Amino acid sequence: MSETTKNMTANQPEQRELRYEPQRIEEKWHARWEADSTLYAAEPHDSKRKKYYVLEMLPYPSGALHMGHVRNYAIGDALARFMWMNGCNVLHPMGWDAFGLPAENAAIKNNVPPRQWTLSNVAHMRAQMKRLGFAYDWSREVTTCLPDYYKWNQWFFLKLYEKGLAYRKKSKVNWCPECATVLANEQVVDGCCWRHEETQVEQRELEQWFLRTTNYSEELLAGLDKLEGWPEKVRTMQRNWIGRSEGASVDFKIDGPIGGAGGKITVFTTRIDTIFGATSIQLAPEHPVVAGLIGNDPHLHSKVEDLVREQARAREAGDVGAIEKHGVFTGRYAINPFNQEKIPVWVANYILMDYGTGAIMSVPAHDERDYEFAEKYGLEIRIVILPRRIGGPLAHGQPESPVLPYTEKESLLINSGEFSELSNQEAIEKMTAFAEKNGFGKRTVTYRLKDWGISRQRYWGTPIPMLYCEKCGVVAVPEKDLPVLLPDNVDITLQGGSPLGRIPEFVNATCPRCGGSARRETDTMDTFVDSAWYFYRYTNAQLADRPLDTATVSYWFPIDQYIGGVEHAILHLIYSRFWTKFMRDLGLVRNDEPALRLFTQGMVIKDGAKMSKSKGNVVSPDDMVAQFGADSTRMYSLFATSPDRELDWQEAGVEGVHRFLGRAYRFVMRNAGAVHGSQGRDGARSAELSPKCRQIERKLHQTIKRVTKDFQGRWHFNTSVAAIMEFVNELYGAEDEISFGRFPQELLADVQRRLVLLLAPFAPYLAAELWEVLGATGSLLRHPWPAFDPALAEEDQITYAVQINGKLRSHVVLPAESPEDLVRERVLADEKVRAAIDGKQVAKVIVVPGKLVNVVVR
RNA sequence: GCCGGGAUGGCGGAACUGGCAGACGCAGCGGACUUAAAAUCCGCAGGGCUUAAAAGGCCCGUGGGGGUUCGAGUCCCCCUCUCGGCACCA
Repeated sequence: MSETTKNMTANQPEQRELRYEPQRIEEKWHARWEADSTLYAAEPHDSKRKKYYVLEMLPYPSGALHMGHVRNYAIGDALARFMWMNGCNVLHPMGWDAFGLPAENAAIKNNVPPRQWTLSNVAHMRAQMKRLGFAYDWSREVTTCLPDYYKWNQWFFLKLYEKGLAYRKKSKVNWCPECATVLANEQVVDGCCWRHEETQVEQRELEQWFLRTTNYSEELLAGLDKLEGWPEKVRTMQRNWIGRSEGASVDFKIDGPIGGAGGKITVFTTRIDTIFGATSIQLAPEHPVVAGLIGNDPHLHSKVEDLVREQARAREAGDVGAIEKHGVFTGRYAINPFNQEKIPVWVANYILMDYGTGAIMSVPAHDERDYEFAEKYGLEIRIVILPRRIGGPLAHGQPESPVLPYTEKESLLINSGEFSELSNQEAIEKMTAFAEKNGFGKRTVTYRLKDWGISRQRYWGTPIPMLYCEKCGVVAVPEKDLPVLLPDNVDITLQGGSPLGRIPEFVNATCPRCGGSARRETDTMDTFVDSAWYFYRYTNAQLADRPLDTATVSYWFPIDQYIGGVEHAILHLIYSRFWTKFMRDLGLVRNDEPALRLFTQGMVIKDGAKMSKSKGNVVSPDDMVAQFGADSTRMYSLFATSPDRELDWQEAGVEGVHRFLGRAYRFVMRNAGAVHGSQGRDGARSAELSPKCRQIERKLHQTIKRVTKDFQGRWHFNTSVAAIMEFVNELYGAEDEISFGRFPQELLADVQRRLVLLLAPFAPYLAAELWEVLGATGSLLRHPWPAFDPALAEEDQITYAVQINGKLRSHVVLPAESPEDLVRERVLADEKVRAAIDGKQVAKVIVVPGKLVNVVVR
């Protein structure tokens, strides 16, 4: 037992002093930071510091923070603090995604106005964040439900409208009965609402406002290749969502007259090389040409209607792929322009109106779906493609048939007129050119991405700034009349369409063009509009006459590091990329992409399941802070696993981190005196140190090296924290050395200062407290990150692991600089090694410098 | 069906370009301190066999099976389970 321990336990008051009490420390600093407005402020144009913009996705103010938030912000805050300490001018803001349906639900349930409910949640959650000690620049706070923010949503909408990028159309839309509103395609998950996972989405026909995201399809796709700092997973998800498909559209003339216009059916195909194998045309049930084709036949009419209904039902069930394929023959024929062949025209339930042209050429031999359909109805299956290995030159008579359907592209054409014997690639080229030259087809690129429907039949959102005048039609609200204020005192129910429509003072307006009476648009915008550009507003949150200042934005953008959940991979992260491109085209910003690097942290789970109220496994951050303190709560969320992985919350683990912080605290409290006696000289001369002290010094430099590398590279903060723990353990091992005065004061002072600096990004409260204990002044955020000396981090002795035939048999300790020959000699001289190779022949000795020796014997 | 993660002690997880598997933490066990407890401090600890016991020694061990290599948790091939995402996209 050490002297210090003896003294400590004998002396009661001192013991109390050495107790780590996070509540006392954290409340003290919490109060100081609240008053210290300069502490976190980022100066916009500090030429001496390099800018760094670190951003966490802004939360919805649902009422209280959950552990997922804490984890997300703990990662961002550690990085922000690290970047400050590395000399950067850091922008680290926070805000509130404050519009949305839960506020309306709360209004109905508790009879509280949405504004009040939302703003009180904001106040509570802001207080929680401050208590957790996140270093946000609160002077830039953005709350999207306030007019000084949503005014600019309306302003952007007018710009989009001006440029033809916002338009109104009647269309089939996804309707969530629970939300009583329309949802965008991105917000439908497995046929259900993204908010109500149990509620099936219905299809309704409504007049809606759309934004032309598809104008940027190609750029949104191409840009992904350059986003190397984004997770491959997210890039893949976006690529699939955009769904670019290269092919050709080909016109098939309809044989004989049809009712109305047309006379042809245009199909889209990616496999024009198989067109000689087309044995029917398949139309989507809602294809406009169908009505003309089937004429007045009541039987066919009802059949087609059945197909329409079936598709709608399947879409609502979210299981479009699972329904059994079937269809109906229209009795009509179309002509294949390549061989003038007459083929039957069918209507089928597996053809979607909203993809491609809503019509396909059916090639049963070379498409799985067409094959299934043709088998069922006995349609002709004609092979026009052979695998290359079977194919070859066709000189040796008829080759064997491939297994059908044969869909591979490594192939060769047969039975295709002048195109026979071409490779699949050549055929696609030549046949497309042939179609273009003869005017019945062209190269076509199709995307799965649709325009973004933003109308919502809800109250708590940004009013769409449009008017409907009896004389002038659709009229935009003039810019000078913005914002169109969202009225208070609205009776909210989930029935009867937009709540705003029931407020005459809101609805009735004057047409700005003719002065006559007009009706206001009563739908509000999708809340994803709010989050599509909020991070630009942070750069100048109070700007009154413009949404943003281009010069300021150009300084800060693109965001250096964006951090959030992967669940936004295709919603928010596509919308905000679209918005950035639109803003760039307006000349407002100069960057093409909002964020250079994206990090998606893993979920927080407990007992193997996602934390949720229904499962009763929710852990409240407030409880954790009350029990163990903010530092322990935050640090545990970084220590439990690496940030990209799922985190299994274990309360005992938080306690463990709390114990560790207590150890660090007590060490500094006991030894801070050394700092005051050392005259502030950093470091001691290594050569004069005792082995134990040299070991501490070495460990110090190794620890700084490891933590620094983790920040710069993989972000495995769990190993950073483990390294700091190891270091503190090492310090405890030297307590006798210290208490007997064998530990140089300079080194002891240096060790403590650097330990506190290492803790600063992870446990900011404790770091601030100990920094003060050590007699230092000024914010840790402005203090340089500790450097390490690679030479001092080097080991001077190395324990070589010795293997015989790959099995560990011994250890040999040698000086670090030992040449290979010496290592070999000493290893072979080792007693255990000699015993193990006794009587056998040494075939080979492999020396891995600094690590291991493997002796191969026979 | 397609794409992408993951599987390591009782638990969370380490092991960076192939080189001592299990760092660090939790739970556990033992000890010190205490009238006692808490707190704290120190130590032990993958499984098995050998041994009176300990030291020591040996064998097995990173989801399963094969392979490459002096050497594989790590690389290659096949398979199982699991978690995400997409899915009649022509």
